[in-house]
Order: sequence, then C-alpha cells, then structure tokens
Amino acid sequence: MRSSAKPPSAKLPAKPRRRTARAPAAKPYHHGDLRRVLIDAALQLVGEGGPDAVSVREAARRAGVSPGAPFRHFPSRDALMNAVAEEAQRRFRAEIEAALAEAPASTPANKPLGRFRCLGLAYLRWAMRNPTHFEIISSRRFFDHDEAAGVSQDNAELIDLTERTLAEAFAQGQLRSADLKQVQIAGRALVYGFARMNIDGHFPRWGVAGADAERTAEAILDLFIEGIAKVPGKSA
Amino acid sequence: MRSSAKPPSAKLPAKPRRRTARAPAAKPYHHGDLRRVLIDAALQLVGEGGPDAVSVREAARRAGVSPGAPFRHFPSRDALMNAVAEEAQRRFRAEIEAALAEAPASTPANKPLGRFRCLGLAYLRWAMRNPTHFEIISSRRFFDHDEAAGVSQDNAELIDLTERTLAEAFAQGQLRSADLKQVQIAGRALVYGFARMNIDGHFPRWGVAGADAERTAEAILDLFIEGIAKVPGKSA
DNA sequence: TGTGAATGTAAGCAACGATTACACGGGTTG
DNA sequence: CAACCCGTGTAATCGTTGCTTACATTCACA
Repeated sequence: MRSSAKPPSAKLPAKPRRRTARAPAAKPYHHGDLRRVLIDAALQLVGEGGPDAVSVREAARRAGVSPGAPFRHFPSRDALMNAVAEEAQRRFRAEIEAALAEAPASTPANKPLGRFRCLGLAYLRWAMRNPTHFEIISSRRFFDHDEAAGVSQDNAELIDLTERTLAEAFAQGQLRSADLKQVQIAGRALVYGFARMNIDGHFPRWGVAGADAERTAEAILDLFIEGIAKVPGKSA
Repeated sequence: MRSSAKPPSAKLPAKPRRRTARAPAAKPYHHGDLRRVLIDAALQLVGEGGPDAVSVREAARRAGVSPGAPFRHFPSRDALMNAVAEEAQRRFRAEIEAALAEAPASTPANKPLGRFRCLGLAYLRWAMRNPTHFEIISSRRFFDHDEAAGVSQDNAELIDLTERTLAEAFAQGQLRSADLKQVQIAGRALVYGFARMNIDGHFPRWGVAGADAERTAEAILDLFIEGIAKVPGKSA
C-alpha cells in the first residue's frame, strides 16, 4: 500500500534544537490530539477504499506518528473501527434529524406520511452520497457487542424516531395495516436494501454519486408509501 | 489462526516408497483435484466465519498442501474468492429455481402474484439459512468486474426471472403500478435489505437460523405484495 | 521543583498474500 | 521401453499487517 517513497536518510538529523524557540510546531514529541486525528484519518481511508482499506499503520502514517502509537489510544484495530463507525453514525443521525427538523410537522394533505417520507429520503440521500461511510455503520460488526445495552445509542435513537413517526401516521389514520412493527421492518428493509445494493455494486450503471440513484430511491420510497397508505392513490 | 499443532519433525521422512504399491493414498505428490478442494475449503471457511475468515494459507492447510500451491490454480486470493462466490451463487440460483419449479404455474386466485411470492420466499429462506454464503454473493466485489458482459451469469438469470414473473403478473392485471422497473427494484431492495439486515446483525434477538427470521420475512413479503397488488386486501 | 502517569518511539513477533527457484511425475512422443 | 516436457506441488523468501514489549519523553500535579 503506497510505498511512501521517503529516503530514510532524510530524517531530520536529530539535532536537539531547543524546543522553546520560536518554532513551536517543530515535531513535538506529544501529538496534540492523536485519537481525534486517527479517527479522522481512518474515516478518510474508509471514504477512499471502504472498511478494508483501513490499516492501523496507514492511519498512523497519515498522522505522522509511529506504527505503535495508535495502540495507546485503541487496544485493537477493531476498537479504532468502532470509534470510526460511531463517528459516522453520529453524522448520519445528525443529518437525518436536521432534515426532519426542516420539514414541518404538519404533513401536507395530499402527501400522507410526509414526515416518514422525509425521513426515508434523508436516509437514502446520505447513504447515496456517503456510500463507504454508510457501509461501516450498516455492518454492525464494527460496533461493540459487549455492552449489554449500548451498541450505538445513535442507531437506537434513529429506530425510535422511525417508530414514533410511523405511530403518528397510524394515529392519524393514514396507515392501512395496524401491524406497525411489520410496516416498520419492511420500511427499514426497503431503504436499507436499496442503500446496500448501491454500495454493494448492484447498480453498476450509475456513476459514483449519480443523481439517478437518488431519483430512483425517491421513486421506490414513494411506491412503498403508496403501498402502505390507507387511501389508495387514484393515479400512478 | 488455528495453530495447527503439528510438530515439523513428524513429516513422514521422505522415504521414496514405491508409489505403485497397494497404498495409493500415501501422499501422492500431485493432489487429485486441488482446485475443487480449495474452493470447498474456502466455502467452508466462509460458512464458519464469513468472507474475512478465508485465507489462502488456511485453505491450503485444510487441503493438506503447501502455502504456495493454491497460486497454481488461482492467481490471487481475489480469484479464489471469485470462484467461491460463483459456486455459492450457483447453489443459490439452483435452489430458487427448484422451489419455483415445484410451485405450479397457476396462481391461486386469492393469492395474487403467487409465483412472485414463491420466488421471494425461496430467496429469503436461502439467505436466512446460509447467511455467510449469501454475504459473499451479495457483495459484488467478489465477482469479476473485468469482463464486459459476464459478471455472474447466474445472477443475471435470476434478475431476468424476477422481471418475467413480474411482467406475467402485470399481464394478468394483478399489479397496481405499471412501472414494472420500479416495482422490481423495490421488491429486490426489500428482500435484499431484509437478508442483509439479518447477516449484518440488525436482528440480534434472533438466534442463528432462527425460525423467527423466516416467519418475519414471509410477513413483510406479504405486506409488500399486498401493497403492489391491484385489489386492495379487505382485511389486515 | 520534582515525580508519576500519560503518551510517544523502537524493535520485534507471527500470519498473511504473493513471488521465485526448484522438484516431482504423468502423458505424449520417438 | 525410454526420454522428455510441462503441469503441479514444495521451499524459501519478501513486504505488509496487527499487536506486544521495552524504553524514552514530556505533561500535569504535588
């Protein structure tokens, strides 16, 4: 991976120059906030080549630090990936909630389940535009499964939000089925499936971050909503 | 991985015993059909620990062969994984087509889209019962993307089958929407999403190969079909 | 001002994918 | 029957990886 091309002789010859001089950034022994930088580097690596492209050594390399340094902050590669996935999940949730905050609580009459639709749309948009980041948050293997409850609070919050939105729609008599659990799982499966099909390479025709993907995503989301909505749509 | 515990001295001391004697399986220099055995071993490794658990060396170890031997048959690990994925895909397709062959072409009147349902059900069942194998056929990265057309004939065949089945249902006036492409993608996304959520650990409550998974899968498939079917169901 | 804990480096381990040189032996030829 | 060729296996090796241990440095607090 990336032969780094640095002649080992050019290693700044270790002259013990007084650190208190006016060059404050002259390779201080202690990195400012290595943990943060490592997560960022790993996040970038994920963005470039997916989860498998993340190596502890490469992250250390990009942080300008020795190969063993990361292990002071993360006991294992998995722990690093865990932190990376948590960060991605945080951003994912933040964007979805922001999109939902913009949409008014009042659902337009001719667009039933408006908030649910908005939720799904924000989900799909983020997944389409950040495929590799979505990949690491979708595979739950990157999250800690040791904690009894834990396992990504952000994700549980998102699922809760979906359930509440759906229950809301049902309370307003917009749903055909009363089995909310099933509708919710079906909805999640649809959206999740589309997002994963995209990152798994099932839509080879679409270029990277193609607008086709987002339009199709919107279309099938509407198809699904139409299918679960109470009033049968009178037109296609 | 698996320290193998074999003292290197016990290596059968290379006495050139005449091979034509009555011990035909006395470690012949040439393995019978190594390629086949390697694929099987890798398939087994996938079954045990997912795609990441496959290493060329371990496959070689299980085949009782030196670490370099596999590279006579596969130019790289990716090539081996490719062959493994193709094999899994073949089995997947075979089972689905068998299930479909058992189902009669005549769809029961009160079960519209019967063949489509049968198709989806067979898909989901195989995915639930062979999660790790489904994983390697779902990630298209294990397939050759060099070939212009290729890319797993079995998969293309399966997609064709889905399209034909759906077109058939439409021709019989069973579909609400005329946009078959959308319905097909939505259906694939739903089923694919459910299968992937299962293998990605989104349903932690279900034990391995739990029957819950299959029942829920059936339920959401029916929910979807009800949503796209022309005649609205009169009860939940 | 000193000292311990936090945080970095250096060196090294085993396992991995992959390459190279070499050894074996079955099948086709003369 | 004999000679050879080439497909297939072995052995040794390289560079990279995750991870550990021993040591060095520096920050924060007493």
